[in-house]
Amino acid sequence: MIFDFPQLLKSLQLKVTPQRLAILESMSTARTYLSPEEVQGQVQLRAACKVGLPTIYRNLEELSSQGVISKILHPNRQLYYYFCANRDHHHHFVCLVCRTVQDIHDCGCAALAGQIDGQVDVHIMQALGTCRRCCNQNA
Amino acid sequence: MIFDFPQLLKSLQLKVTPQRLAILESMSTARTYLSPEEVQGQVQLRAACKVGLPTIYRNLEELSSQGVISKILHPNRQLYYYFCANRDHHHHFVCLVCRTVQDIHDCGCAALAGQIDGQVDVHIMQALGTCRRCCNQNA
DNA sequence: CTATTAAATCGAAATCATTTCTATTTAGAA
DNA sequence: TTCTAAATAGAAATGATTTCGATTTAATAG
Repeated sequence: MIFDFPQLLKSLQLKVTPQRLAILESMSTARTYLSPEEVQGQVQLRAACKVGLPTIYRNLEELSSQGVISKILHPNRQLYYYFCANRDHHHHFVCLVCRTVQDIHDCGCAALAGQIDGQVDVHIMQALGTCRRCCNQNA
Repeated sequence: MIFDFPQLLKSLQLKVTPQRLAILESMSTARTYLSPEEVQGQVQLRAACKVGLPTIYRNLEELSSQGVISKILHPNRQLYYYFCANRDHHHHFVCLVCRTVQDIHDCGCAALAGQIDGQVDVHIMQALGTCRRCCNQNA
């Protein structure tokens, strides 16, 4: 899949800067979720320009709040980010060994509304564990 | 409901200290989720002894990992804790306005296993929003 | 193509929740 | 009562994340 990142940024009313493009490209080719520092590392590799950590943080947060990338809540409390081409509502299963991500399509959230006396604005749902490949390698 | 906290602590192989009892009592009477600092505040009120923040953190984490209290992942990234008498597997809806908590009994996690190519060790699920009372007050 | 300006970036410094460290105290077993 | 491992206190450190002010730059208009 090819993404037109300049176009994407414009549609989000964000300026098309080399830093942003490098971040998006790094995210979109990563096969695992990445910490902001790791994103910086990837960006350095592919961009001539240097990108400071605050810029990385700012953009990851911006892109995440716009729904372009997703946040992973790791048990170690650090934030990780993952670029997911799937634009529908869904959640993730993350392998804590190899960091790969699988989509969860049916999160059962439809059942939520009926159980709650109030209005649900967000729901966080995430499964953590070990993917089959990593399970087998340990055995 | 009355809890025998000394007994509970013994069953967890933890020493029965005044600090722990004060933390458990504060948590069990709170009607909302509390930050560690707030727990400290509550504890000061009811305990003669002073309790340092590191002690609060250590015990909240210990009790949480033993399943006695639950952790709330707030969007502001701070950790909050909540004492929940319900010992069964369940999740929480938290009102971001008044901080009250409602149990979610059916999280739909049964559907998870089938969708994932691997082994799910933990699943985090949490609904955030506004409870009915707070919805009405805004209107 | 140049001028303009709001947005974005940089690097250094600050923030602040959380954790670590060390000395001291204490609960609970012998 | 004595002993010992566990727990606590308080101070200090940690480290991910944010803020700040100065500088640069993308994008628009002339």
